[in-house]
Amino acid sequence: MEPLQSAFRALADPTRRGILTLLAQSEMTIGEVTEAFPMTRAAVKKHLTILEEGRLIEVEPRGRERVNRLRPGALKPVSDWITQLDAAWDDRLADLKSAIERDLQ
Amino acid sequence: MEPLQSAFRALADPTRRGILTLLAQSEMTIGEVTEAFPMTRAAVKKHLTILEEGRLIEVEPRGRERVNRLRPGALKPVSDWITQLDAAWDDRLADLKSAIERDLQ
DNA sequence: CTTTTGCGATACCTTTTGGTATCATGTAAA
DNA sequence: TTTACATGATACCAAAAGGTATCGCAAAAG
Repeated sequence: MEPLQSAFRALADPTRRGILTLLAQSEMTIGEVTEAFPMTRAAVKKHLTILEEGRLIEVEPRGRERVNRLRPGALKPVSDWITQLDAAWDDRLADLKSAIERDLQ
Repeated sequence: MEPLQSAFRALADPTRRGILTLLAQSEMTIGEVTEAFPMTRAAVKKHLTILEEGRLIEVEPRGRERVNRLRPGALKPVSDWITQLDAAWDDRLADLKSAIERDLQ
């Protein structure tokens, strides 16, 4: 999937945002993440897969465990998109403003 | 729905992000928005409703038309959430760094 | 070696999502 | 007033999402 889309998709679910908040405190195994949510390990695993597809986290196999970790700079594309939209919006407001000033003369 | 959730949900669909990009250029009626996408007016209207629920746009009835417009500051809660996550992540990295430096002594 | 434990994968179910088609309604225009 | 037209609303459909239960496997512990 398109990178930006998979990132936005990953962020759309409250459980997944909760997982990201958790992982911001400390890297964790799937089992540890599961303890923080009222659902089965299989469900949490699915969320982690979607977060991985969105390149928001990375997973490091460690023996029979798998450690999940926030990816540095993972949210950059998302915040860039937002910034760009804001900028376009501001530009338009500025255009409106100058057009009005021109009309007033 | 929770405001942050409805905003993230609204952003999760590529068509809706496309609509936001469109509206950043100019406010538009539903019919005008529809011309830009390969789907029916009813489908576009649903997307606009979800964008409105996410408080990302506002709608002003004008005669028999309805003008859709980007809401100023609409994306603030979203970018704030991202900023906060980034900050928590940076803090943790800083903690790790100082812990390592302490261990080396 | 045997047992436990942490995980992956799959089948299955229900709800939500994204779309269409269709009809009703209010406003503008002739 | 009659006719057009932009929109609202609803019923309906297929696919995706979010969840459970269950099986199998490999690594760690005994």
